Amino acid sequence: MAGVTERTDQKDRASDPETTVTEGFERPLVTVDVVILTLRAGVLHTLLMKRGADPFQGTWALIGGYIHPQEDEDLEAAARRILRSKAGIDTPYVEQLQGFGDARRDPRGWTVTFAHVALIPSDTLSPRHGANAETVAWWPVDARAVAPPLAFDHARILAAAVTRVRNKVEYTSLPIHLLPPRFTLTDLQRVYEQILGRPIEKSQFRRRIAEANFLETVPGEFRQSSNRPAQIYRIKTGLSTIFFDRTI
Amino acid sequence: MAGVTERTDQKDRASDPETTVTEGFERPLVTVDVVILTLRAGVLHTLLMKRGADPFQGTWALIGGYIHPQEDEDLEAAARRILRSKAGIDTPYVEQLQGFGDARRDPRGWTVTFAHVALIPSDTLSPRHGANAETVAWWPVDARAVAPPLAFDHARILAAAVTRVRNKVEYTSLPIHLLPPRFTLTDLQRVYEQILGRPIEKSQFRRRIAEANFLETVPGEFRQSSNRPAQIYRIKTGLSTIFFDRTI
DNA sequence: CCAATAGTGTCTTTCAGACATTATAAC
DNA sequence: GTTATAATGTCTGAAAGACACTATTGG
Repeated sequence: MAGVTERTDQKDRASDPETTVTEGFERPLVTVDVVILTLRAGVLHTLLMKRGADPFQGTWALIGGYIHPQEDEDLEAAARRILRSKAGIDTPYVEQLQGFGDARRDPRGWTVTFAHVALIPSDTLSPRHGANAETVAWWPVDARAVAPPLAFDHARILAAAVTRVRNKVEYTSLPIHLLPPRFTLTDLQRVYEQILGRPIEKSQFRRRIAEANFLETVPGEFRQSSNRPAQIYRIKTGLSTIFFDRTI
Repeated sequence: MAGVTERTDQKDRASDPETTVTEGFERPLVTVDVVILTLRAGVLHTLLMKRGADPFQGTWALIGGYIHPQEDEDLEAAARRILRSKAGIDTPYVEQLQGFGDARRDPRGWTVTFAHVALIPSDTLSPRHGANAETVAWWPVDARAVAPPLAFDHARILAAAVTRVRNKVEYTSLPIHLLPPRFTLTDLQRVYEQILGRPIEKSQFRRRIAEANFLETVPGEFRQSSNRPAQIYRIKTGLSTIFFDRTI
């Protein structure tokens, strides 16, 4: 609740005196974390940052930070600012994943985080970052696990993010955010197949995409190679992620 | 992120000095809100509480409260404790809805809340509550809107909760949490129809429920009336909400 | 018998899945 | 011509939707 009544507040404190002082935390510490996902060479990767101080110094962790009340419009804006300042990533697709909060995830006490998922196009260059270039790196995400051990409960958050994306790809147009603005239908099918981990029959895939009606051809534009050129498509203006009637 | 590095923390504050002090909030205030939903006489209802102090004194609001770090295991436990202490509701189905946080939802400044949804059986009596009985009441939720104006951004949170439940009912067994432990298939079908707002064909409905395989008969138990008795069902032990392959 | 609701069976249409065929480029 | 991929067409079996029919109680 945004602002409990003063009366209720006092009642809470009166009936639960042990909560007035909690080793360093009268109220939980709030952070915003972002699981950044992209496809690199057909494999899902996530961007991690090596921690420079305790706890978990030297351990890889998700990109995250604090809310800046004067600067951030809302939670999503905070996530976008953190992405920009700590990973040099601008204007990706961002959605809120889930809140995580308990007494054990941070050794220093009760903390809460608003976990987000960001998807960036697969052809995006390695993100620019300021002084700490060698502390940020892409890591492959194979079969819901990531190579290095992660700080805090970040392995759990990452797993939740990958599960969310895998599930959502089954019945939405989410993968368009992993592609550049212009792409072929075969490009799009590859992305679906790579994330779902199974082949999709071509004519069926195209039927679904046509029914969903969220793409349009770029007239006269084709991708050239040593075979029949492929029509270039783009997302219809004004449309975001589309939910299908059925699974893909 | 659960605990940013000390170094990064200092860097944040150094590079953004205006965030060190914010009218009363160095860090955002954290609360937990719960949208309690049930069916009463076939209509979705939500439990609201009248605020006793400013801001929004006298305005209806969702049930909510603060996290008690010494008492609460995690966010869901905090939501359950708040349900118990403020609405007298025990052991309902609770799931996290979404985080809400921005500078405008509370006139006093930047706040964040972890909104939850709780479903309670339709035959549950009016919840017991301590001294403030007349400040808690059930309100019908018709067509995604609730009768009274709500405090803060609670109308938005309530709308998100109802949308979530309506969507999820399409492809899950969520409505079982709105029924007592033992019920007939017709009871269950009525709940689906009431939440979805459309009739479902009986034999199709029963096919889906049978395929989903999450119910079992209570042998020998039937509901008696002046027609053919109806078999009583219960949820198979160990099963929670089931996801269907297709929509209901 | 009738009324009312529980529960099952059948038919038709629709659509997913599999596969075949045609199209268009480079060489 | 061959090779490679794009794009579309066709067939079949399974399942969804509509509807009819049977079952079992009370009165």
